[in-house]
Amino acid sequence: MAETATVRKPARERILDTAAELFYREGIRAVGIDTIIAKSGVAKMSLYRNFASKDDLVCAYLERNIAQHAAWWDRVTARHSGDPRAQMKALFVALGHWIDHPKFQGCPFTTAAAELRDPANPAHALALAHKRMVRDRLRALAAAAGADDPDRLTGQLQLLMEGAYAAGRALDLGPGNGAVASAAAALIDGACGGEPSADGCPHPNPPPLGGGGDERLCGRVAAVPPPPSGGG
Amino acid sequence: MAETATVRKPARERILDTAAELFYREGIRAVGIDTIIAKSGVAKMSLYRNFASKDDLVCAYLERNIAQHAAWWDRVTARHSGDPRAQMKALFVALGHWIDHPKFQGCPFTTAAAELRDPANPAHALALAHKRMVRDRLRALAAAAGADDPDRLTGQLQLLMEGAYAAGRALDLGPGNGAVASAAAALIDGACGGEPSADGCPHPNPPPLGGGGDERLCGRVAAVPPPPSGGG
DNA sequence: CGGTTATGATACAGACCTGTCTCTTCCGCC
DNA sequence: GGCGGAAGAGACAGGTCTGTATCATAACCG
Repeated sequence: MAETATVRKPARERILDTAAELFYREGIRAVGIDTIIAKSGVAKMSLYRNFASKDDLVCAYLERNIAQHAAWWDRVTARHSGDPRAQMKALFVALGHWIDHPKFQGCPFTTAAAELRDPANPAHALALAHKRMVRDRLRALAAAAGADDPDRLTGQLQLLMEGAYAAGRALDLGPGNGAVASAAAALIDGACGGEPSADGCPHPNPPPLGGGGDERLCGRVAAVPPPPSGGG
Repeated sequence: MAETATVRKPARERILDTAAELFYREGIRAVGIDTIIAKSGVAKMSLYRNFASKDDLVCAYLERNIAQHAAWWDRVTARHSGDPRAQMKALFVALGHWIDHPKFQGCPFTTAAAELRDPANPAHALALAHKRMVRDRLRALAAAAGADDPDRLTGQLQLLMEGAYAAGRALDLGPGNGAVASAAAALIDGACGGEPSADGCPHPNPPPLGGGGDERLCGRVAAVPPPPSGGG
């Protein structure tokens, strides 16, 4: 009755795919184990044989998203290597596109930390660690771009980034992406002095994306940063 | 056996005070009815005689916060009446102070919308309506300040505002408030042209604040925007 | 073909949470 | 002093959730 058309993925992968999509779309606390096993067509014991607990599954979900986010970051910055200022701008242009994506539901890490509020929760710790990593990478770019006060620019940009995540989900700021990219550009150019550099969206050769996502955006790369649903 | 020292507040108030503090500090879904009645020293039936359901209590909590937020906004802008540019800046200076407050736990509305994700939930609708109201008030200021593109500045500033809420809780951006106020000032001055106006923290006469909060900040007003815990 | 391993199906225990019911107690007020 | 309404205390029902146990079944491999 199921779809065993091609090759059936191992249970662990199916579980993680389903959990990722549901956790992201509907929230971690709102999605129960029973829903995950029903949607992934897996027995409950298969889940508990692969993951020690729901917390463990949540951590696996976040860890996979961390890897995907890092890959996205590298992909976006790779096309401006040697130009940290353009790299920063490109990140925010891509971020602006991502928050306009119909499936966008906020930052999975921010959401996870908000839902699993206990600081002792390993998922909470994971989310915070990821935010710190992003911050460090941003600061490295800010310093390399010659900002007057790299720490301040870093703080401002991360504020903007978190705001984009939060606002993109809850609010409906009309020209959303415009606001993100333009605000970032203004702050970056203001802090780095000199005339504005490239705007970060110069449409170079479009690298292909693994899974099948709707690729609109700049026409180049699927700007889905940490594609939090299993899709791809 | 309890503390009937002065005058015992009516049950409804005690419930709402306790619920507000717990909901804000620990999260709405994480705090059960039993915890609220235990901490407020109230019988369960007293709660359900005053509030139809937990959802109803959550709505009351949010509605009270909306009123407190509006009062805070008026208080901050009142001291720069006639100067919308300074009013905007003052709001972000105060916001920067608020997110540095030790009890700060993020925006109660953003948190509520994230925890109660069902769009049909009345609390979710309340939170979104509040965000729209804030946006309208911001846009009015942006237009009055003569911004090139008021809509764009509004979007940028609300992004920054949401970012401050999100980042202030999850991240620990070192000079947090500095980042908020300085980013806002940069965007506002950039959009409104001309030389920067007052920086929004000119220490006029400090209006008294109702409840007893720790008043540090600029030395003037308790910048606690929507004091979400019952305290204020 | 036989056996090992991974997986499916399902029932169940224990915890927690919301909301209701009943009974008692206390306080104000006439 | 007595009465009535509001509030405290606690049991209880019904639901949901996580995690465990049991048994049947399908794939895989020598």
